[in-house]
Amino acid sequence: MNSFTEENYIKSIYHLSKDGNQAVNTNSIAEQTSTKASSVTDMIKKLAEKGLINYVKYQGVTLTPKGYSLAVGIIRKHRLWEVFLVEKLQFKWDEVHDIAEQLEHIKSDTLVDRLADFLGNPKADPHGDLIPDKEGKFQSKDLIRISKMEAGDTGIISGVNEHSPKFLQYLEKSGLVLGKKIAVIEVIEFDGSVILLMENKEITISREAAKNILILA
Amino acid sequence: MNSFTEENYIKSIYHLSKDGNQAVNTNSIAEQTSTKASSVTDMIKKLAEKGLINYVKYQGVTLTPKGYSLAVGIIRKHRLWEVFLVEKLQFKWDEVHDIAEQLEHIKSDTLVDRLADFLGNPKADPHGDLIPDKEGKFQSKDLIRISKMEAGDTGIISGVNEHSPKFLQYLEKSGLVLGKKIAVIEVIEFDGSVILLMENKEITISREAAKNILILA
DNA sequence: TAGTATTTTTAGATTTATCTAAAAATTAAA
DNA sequence: TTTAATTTTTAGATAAATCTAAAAATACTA
Ligand SMILES: [Mn+2]
Ligand SMILES: [Mn+2]
Ligand SMILES: [Mn+2]
Ligand SMILES: [Mn+2]
Repeated sequence: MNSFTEENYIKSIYHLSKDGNQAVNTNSIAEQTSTKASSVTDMIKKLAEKGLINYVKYQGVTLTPKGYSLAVGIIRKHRLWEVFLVEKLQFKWDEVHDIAEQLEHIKSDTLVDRLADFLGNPKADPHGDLIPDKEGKFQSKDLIRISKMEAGDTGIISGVNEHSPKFLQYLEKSGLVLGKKIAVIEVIEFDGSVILLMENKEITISREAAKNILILA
Repeated sequence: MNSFTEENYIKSIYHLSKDGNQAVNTNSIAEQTSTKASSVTDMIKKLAEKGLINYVKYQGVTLTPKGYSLAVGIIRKHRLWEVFLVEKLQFKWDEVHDIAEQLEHIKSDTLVDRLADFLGNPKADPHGDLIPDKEGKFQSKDLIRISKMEAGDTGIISGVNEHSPKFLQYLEKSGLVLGKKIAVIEVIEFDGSVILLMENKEITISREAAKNILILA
């Protein structure tokens, strides 16, 4: 049985390794988990001992298959609970993350399966993040940032790259929510801000915002 | 912020004190929490420090108003989650307790309120145990054990006093589930077993079982 | 009421997850 | 290719929750 702490480290390592690919260094784990590098060294020794990560001193860590499937399982639970909170309990998309951080550690395989069924086996959470299936497979989508689009390009808002309540509330207020169709009218050369057309209205967003909104072409 | 451990001690004290009335002694807390008396002494000092219990050395403990409302809040969550699991996720009544033991520690007042609304503000959980409202008030019912009934008495099965999966599965198999109307035909003097009439069928249960089934007259 | 049994508390250790400060290894720069 | 900067690991401490063994207090009994 893994502690919440261990699970949070594994999840951090997963996210930092860009979904399980590259090696992750000690300092970045420390930052992600709000701990110190020395604490991380202690913990990664323990996780390596448990067979969840590959660890060579000074070389950073990678997830083993066992660690990877643990991470994906936690992420599945996190995202399913977020769907539950939004779809069934009327939470807003900017309110669900902290509660899901708690719920993701509830242990019961049956519960996860039943919850997924209850929700209609959703493929994405309220932020457009993909929900892996029971076997840990993601049904990958090809999303691009608005900041990579050019005048004339069109698409549908399908995800975000930044999950802070502040940003999500801003999008909500501006009507830039998942499912909306947008077209890029112009990219301002000076500062990279982008003028969009959405529902026959022009909306200007900063380059920073444009980098964090994901579009399905 | 209270740890899961602290919450479990408070809940144990609540249950052992018969819903918050009498004083609870160290050994019984140790038994309930599967720890040793010495561990309990340490923990109750801490809980007293936090203002959750009244503690005088060698005199046992009682809940303060603050401790009482913490306990009731946890019990509310536990029972609401049990309703959720049975009503929405098709769990059986003998399968939900352990999962609810985890879910009862999730911290979010909004979540509890929304969950209660979502479930239609149920007054009782799948075992007939009362669910306190937001203010911690129980809508008390007057239930009696079948073992206290006499030949000729009738009523509706409305709760259980024993929550082990074994017992719940036995009731399920025998059809002795919540809402069923029963009549006592005879109480066997020899061993206290009880012959019931339910849906025109006779069912004999042991005195032990009769003590653990609760009836609304 | 004195003596015994039971319950509770204290004393001292252990495990987990964390920290600070210092040492060691790696990486970058001169 | 030395030297300096950065990163990582080790050493030693601390706080939380637990334990065993022993001491102290309370309760029971003859
Ligand atoms: Mn989230
Ligand atoms: Mn999300
Ligand atoms: Mn229960
Ligand atoms: Mn119950």
